[in-house]
Amino acid sequence: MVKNLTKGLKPIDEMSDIWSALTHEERMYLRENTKYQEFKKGEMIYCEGEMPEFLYCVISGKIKIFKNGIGGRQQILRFIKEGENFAFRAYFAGGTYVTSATSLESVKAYSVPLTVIRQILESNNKLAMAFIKHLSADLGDIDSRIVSLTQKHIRGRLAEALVILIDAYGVEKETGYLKGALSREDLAGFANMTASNAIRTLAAFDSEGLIAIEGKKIKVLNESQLRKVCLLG
Amino acid sequence: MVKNLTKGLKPIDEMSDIWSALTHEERMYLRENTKYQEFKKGEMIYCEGEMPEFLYCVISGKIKIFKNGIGGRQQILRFIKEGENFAFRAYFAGGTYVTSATSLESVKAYSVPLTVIRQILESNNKLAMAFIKHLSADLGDIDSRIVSLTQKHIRGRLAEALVILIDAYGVEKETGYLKGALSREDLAGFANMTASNAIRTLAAFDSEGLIAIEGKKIKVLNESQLRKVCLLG
DNA sequence: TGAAAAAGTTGTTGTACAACATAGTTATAA
DNA sequence: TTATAACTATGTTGTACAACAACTTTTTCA
Repeated sequence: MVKNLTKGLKPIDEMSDIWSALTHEERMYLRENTKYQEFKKGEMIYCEGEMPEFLYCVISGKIKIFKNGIGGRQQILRFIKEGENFAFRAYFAGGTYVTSATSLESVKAYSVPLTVIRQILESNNKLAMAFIKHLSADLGDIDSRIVSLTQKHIRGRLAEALVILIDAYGVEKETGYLKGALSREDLAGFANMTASNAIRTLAAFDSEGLIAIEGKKIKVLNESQLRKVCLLG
Repeated sequence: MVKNLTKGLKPIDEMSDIWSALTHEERMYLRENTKYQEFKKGEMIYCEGEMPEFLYCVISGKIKIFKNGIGGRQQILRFIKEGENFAFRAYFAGGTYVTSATSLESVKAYSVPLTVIRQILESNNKLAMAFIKHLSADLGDIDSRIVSLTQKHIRGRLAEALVILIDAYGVEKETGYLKGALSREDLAGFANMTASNAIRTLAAFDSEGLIAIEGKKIKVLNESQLRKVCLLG
């Protein structure tokens, strides 16, 4: 669904610090080429194997980046949240997408043709440096995650997943509820385990007083202990 | 060991296509700030937790980039070969190294202060675009590997490791020997398994006629079947 | 509002692989 | 040349986790 009614929304160049390097002309050029889009919950934004065409900037809502593995088992690689840009990596690598992206909830986003991004990037060195920084950070993150996903035991993996979600989305101040509420399936897909084991291990964390499970909502009770479990399993 | 005798060696800017974007002045500036270095087999080049200072360019020899995991188990993330640059990611991400690098054999390399690389990068947009491309490709590779390492069975993981080594280093034309000869330990560290299981599974591949084991050397007999095992396990 | 689908929960069973042990074999160096 | 260490090889045992099943609760939407 592509709309042009973007009244009341911040323009794309104010969504993220990464655009702060842009000149006035570049900002206008970026805005002119930006389209507003909405995605329903669970809608596919891009798909493994497709040619990349657009960079997306999330206005609201959460997105999962994942790969479909063996026997339909999904591995979630990272989450994208408000203000973040995504879907551009494959374009710069010169290939098709190796991952897919779907919305975890109703999403509002801007899309910009990657040819436009490339043009601006080629004329604005500071933006290029910012992209280098962003890609470098992502690469370091994923290098670290590989060891966790392959070597940590199930408790350590789930605790790490929860800690990452706490750091990324935070907890509601009053209630202590984790803001990024995922399905057990998605939590399992992120922590490399089956949904059954995610449920079982969450129940264990609950009985140990690390968290409190209230339906889909998770209340963080003992974050420091959770971080210990993350390290020690 | 830092030397200045670089006679008979290509200058750094001719080692890799990435520097083709450089002007004559930039090339000279790069060369002036480049030091020649040698590493013995098994020597540490950089270490997890250190502040990044230098970009390295490999003149000859192979290097492994790895993380020390649980119980001393190493996960090898990628290999660096002749002509490739490495050790710069952490600098651009603005943090310390999250990985370590050691030489797998005797290595000759150039080192350049990362401040110098940054200067050139900030003045040469084409180089910045080339770095973006390089980082984007690495990120795509590692995203794909995550699913293999977490979901494939042991045969599939080992076959994939061998296929990656074939693609990266090739096989000797005459003999069919795999050029990148790793220890069983390193092969296991790359394919996420114990050395015992790497040995066992190599022996199985041997008895199935996919490869021939001759001491440390591996002869590739049936590459297409090896690629099938890589997909199907 | 009520039926169907999706998500969550819990228990059981089977197996892939780590951990460990032991021994043979090949490099390294004194 | 021999001693010591590092690497390679193979068998045994234990266990962490996937796979599956059956059942309950919540959500969706007609």
